[in-house]
Amino acid sequence: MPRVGLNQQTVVREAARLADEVGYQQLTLAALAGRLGVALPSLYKHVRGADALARKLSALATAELATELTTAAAGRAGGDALRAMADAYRDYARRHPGRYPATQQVPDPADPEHVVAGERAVGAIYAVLRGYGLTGDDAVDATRALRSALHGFVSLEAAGGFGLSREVDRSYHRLVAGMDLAFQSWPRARGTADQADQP
Amino acid sequence: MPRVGLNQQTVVREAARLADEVGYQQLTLAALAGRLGVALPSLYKHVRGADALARKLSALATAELATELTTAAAGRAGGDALRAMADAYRDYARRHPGRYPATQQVPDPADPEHVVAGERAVGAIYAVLRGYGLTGDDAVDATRALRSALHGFVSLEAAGGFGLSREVDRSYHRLVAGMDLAFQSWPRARGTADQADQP
DNA sequence: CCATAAAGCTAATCCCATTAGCCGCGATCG
DNA sequence: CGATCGCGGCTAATGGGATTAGCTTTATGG
Repeated sequence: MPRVGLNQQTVVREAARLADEVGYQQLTLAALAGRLGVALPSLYKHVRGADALARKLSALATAELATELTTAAAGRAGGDALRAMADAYRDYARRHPGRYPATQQVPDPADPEHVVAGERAVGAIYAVLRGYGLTGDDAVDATRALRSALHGFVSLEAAGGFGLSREVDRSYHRLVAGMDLAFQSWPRARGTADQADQP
Repeated sequence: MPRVGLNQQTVVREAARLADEVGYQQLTLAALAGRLGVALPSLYKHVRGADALARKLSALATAELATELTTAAAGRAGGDALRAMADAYRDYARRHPGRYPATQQVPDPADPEHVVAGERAVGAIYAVLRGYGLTGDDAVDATRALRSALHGFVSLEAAGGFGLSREVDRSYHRLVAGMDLAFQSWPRARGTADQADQP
């Protein structure tokens, strides 16, 4: 039969597009194969299975998100950087409702690209917080706090947890303003975070 | 054959126990039926299907969480109430790793108990924030912010997103302290939230 | 004691994931 | 130019879960 000419790249990229259209939970090898004009088992020539595809998708989405966060923060500092990054974060989640959930999967240690993408994403947040004078354990805690706030808001919003109100933008900006304030007065406690600690 | 004597209550309760043991994603009608000593299709006499079971489980878990939040906040105010409630929230999520994800499903409008449970949970948070002098739109925004922070942290923790570090407690307490500070200085902006607005 | 509703069952169907094994296209090498 | 061989596609088969249909049996209440 005519060769379609797939490779892992094209398969994973199409998976990302499909996930954004039908939702992360509805991303299925069967649907993906149909989309690519190929029989389901043919996908196994490019990905090891559904789990592996999910991990590859996670690596892709995490890399994209990391890039957007880094770009948003570039050339800014303090509250400016925080707001720009927060907007970029929510923006990505809304533009890519299927990819975003994939970014929450913990990076696969066996996939260097995945690991690097995760480090870049966390690193982007970490860098912004250095702008508040936070380092070491303080920065680790602050990074976790910021990730929590942004991820929590964005995932509640995606789940429809905020009802139909149109005032969600305002709520988000106030949350970010609250985090900004918190980071300004973040308790300066201890010195060095263990290098092994994942923020 | 000997009747087992199931009803919707027992089925949903066993589903909750099973979810906590094997994880929300691994909760399956097949596994549940096995656990109850019954053939899979027999479950359809008590629940309409997998989706309906998930909604009933959500109602159960949301009600439990609402009760624990309310209890934690009882007799406290301001930062005390906030810290107690935050601890109760995380505690619930850690004691019930399978039920907790169910609480994030938006309440089924057709199930009054589910709706009430959701209102109680949000109401508990809302009440604590009134202790900061927040009302109307301000309280709506603050409620969304607090839910985001708590849910975000707890779900990242459950996903293993914080690595293996043992210092997660400290990070959580600092996040809560940051929210406390933010609520103390929360911008007092507008008056009344639309009654229809879901925080 | 019987009628009936409810609670179980088996069987059948459908969808998805996975594995095994076949086949032809096409790039490469002699 | 033609033979080869690896790779990318295929079909078929298996197994697990959800759902529906329809049968049987148990309790229970009149």
